[in-house]
Amino acid sequence: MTSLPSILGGLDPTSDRAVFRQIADQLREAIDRGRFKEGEKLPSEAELVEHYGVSRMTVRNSFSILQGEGLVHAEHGKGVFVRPRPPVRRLASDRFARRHREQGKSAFIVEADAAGSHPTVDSLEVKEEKASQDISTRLGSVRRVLARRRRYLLDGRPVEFAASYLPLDIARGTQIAEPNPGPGGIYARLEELGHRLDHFEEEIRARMPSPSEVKTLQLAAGVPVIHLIRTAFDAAGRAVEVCDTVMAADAYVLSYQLPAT
Amino acid sequence: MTSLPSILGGLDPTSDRAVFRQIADQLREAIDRGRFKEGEKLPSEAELVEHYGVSRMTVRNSFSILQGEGLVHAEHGKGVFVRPRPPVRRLASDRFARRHREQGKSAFIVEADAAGSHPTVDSLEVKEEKASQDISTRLGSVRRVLARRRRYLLDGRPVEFAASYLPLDIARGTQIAEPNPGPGGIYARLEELGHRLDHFEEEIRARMPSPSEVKTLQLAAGVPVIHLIRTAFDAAGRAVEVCDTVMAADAYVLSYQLPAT
DNA sequence: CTTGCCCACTCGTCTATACGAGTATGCGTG
DNA sequence: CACGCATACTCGTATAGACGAGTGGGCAAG
Repeated sequence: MTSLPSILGGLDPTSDRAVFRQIADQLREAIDRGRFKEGEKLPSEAELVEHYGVSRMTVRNSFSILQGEGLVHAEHGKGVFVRPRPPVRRLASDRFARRHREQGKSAFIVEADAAGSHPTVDSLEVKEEKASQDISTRLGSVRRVLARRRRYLLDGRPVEFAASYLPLDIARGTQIAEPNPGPGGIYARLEELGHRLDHFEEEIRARMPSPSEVKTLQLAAGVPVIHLIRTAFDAAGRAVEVCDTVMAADAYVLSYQLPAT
Repeated sequence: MTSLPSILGGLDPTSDRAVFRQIADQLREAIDRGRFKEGEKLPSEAELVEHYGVSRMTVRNSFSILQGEGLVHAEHGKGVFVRPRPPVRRLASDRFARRHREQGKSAFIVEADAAGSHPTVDSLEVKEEKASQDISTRLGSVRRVLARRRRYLLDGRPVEFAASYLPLDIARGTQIAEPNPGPGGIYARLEELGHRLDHFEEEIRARMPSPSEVKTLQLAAGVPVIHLIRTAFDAAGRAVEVCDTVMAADAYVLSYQLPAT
């Protein structure tokens, strides 16, 4: 094993940079340079206390900086580890193309199978409810909606939580109101019901998760979420669905193709 | 002034939730309910120490949670404040349409003026350099590129840092290599040079900022960045430009329109 | 050999204290 | 009245110590 001093250097007492920041800097640089690899354990708090000659709180302070940056994560009783970058899921802008609606399985399942990971969907909830102000506005002043909520997992890890909202006059009593909407998903059903889809609008934000999002997505410290709100419009120009999606940002890359008209 | 106990309640010693988390929860809830409004000062550390009967470090710990969530920010010598949500800039998917290239001013300037904010561009740098591995791949194995870097500010606040990379055989010696690329920007120049633009590809990620990004974008704690990589393709199918953009996530909403082909 | 316990090591939580540095306010001096 | 300084209040940094709780390995008993 390589000794600590050979990796981590010492402190600069003349610097006006706070000690805990200097320590965080050195650890960050060591990680960036690959001296500590993904999933590898960093020196324990006690070892760093020893190495730098500082108090334990100062070391913990350094770790908390790196946690906030999403670089490391602590495991109680085990140690602090370099956070591995999980495999990312790419969402292409043609993911709602009709040709992808042929198969019986949902886009999420098909795509994950192809990538060799094990996909799951849980927390299914389908019910009628009062529309929030925002959803109501997007759907054109509807009062109540059909809400479909579900959580997506890859290899057991939750990566996305999505809620779809549809006007009752469209969805009530149809297969869309069933837990399993059938092959091609609700978009296929909407088209069968005469709502030929014309285009989608997507709004994308990024922010830190709320405590409840941390819980349902089992997010590590320092992982933001991507908040995507998609509205589907039919050929008549009517908004027929709003899908509100919160994704673990470290699990996704969104990809769009834009014409240069 | 409303007294603290009427806003903040007490601790539950029987709960297994850590004290500093309970305090953070109460503060978060008070903020969510609007008991503390945007920009308003929270009770000082000393006041909370008094109110809860805990040590100062415990209170600071609570504040650090809320900071990580991007809910509050501390100002040395002043206090801890509810972080105001800055006005957001919406980026529509038609922002590169030819019709927007008519005017002399850049898209950023025009749009910000229209929104009533004061736009600035600084840190201009235009130079030839070695292409990074990633840029080289995206541009089709070029070794050296023309790099154009600039930082965008709204009302003095930095919101975006962008770097454009172009193959030398296209850009060298043209107005694209000048600090001011002229009306319509480099896309207008590219088309004049015979590279009629066909489409763009955009890749979007969200993550916590690196320390250098915190510096150049003057990011508050708990603010992620949106990392957007756009590649422009001409009618011949060649990648003629890659633009690497890092945006303060709290200042942007991206918006895309997708056909439902 | 297997089981179970103990112990060493890890991070988590919390207290108490000290000093430094930035900010604002009011008061006294000129 | 204007200026400057003292002062009180704010958060920032750091120390030293205590106890709790999760993990894993070694050792002893069965």
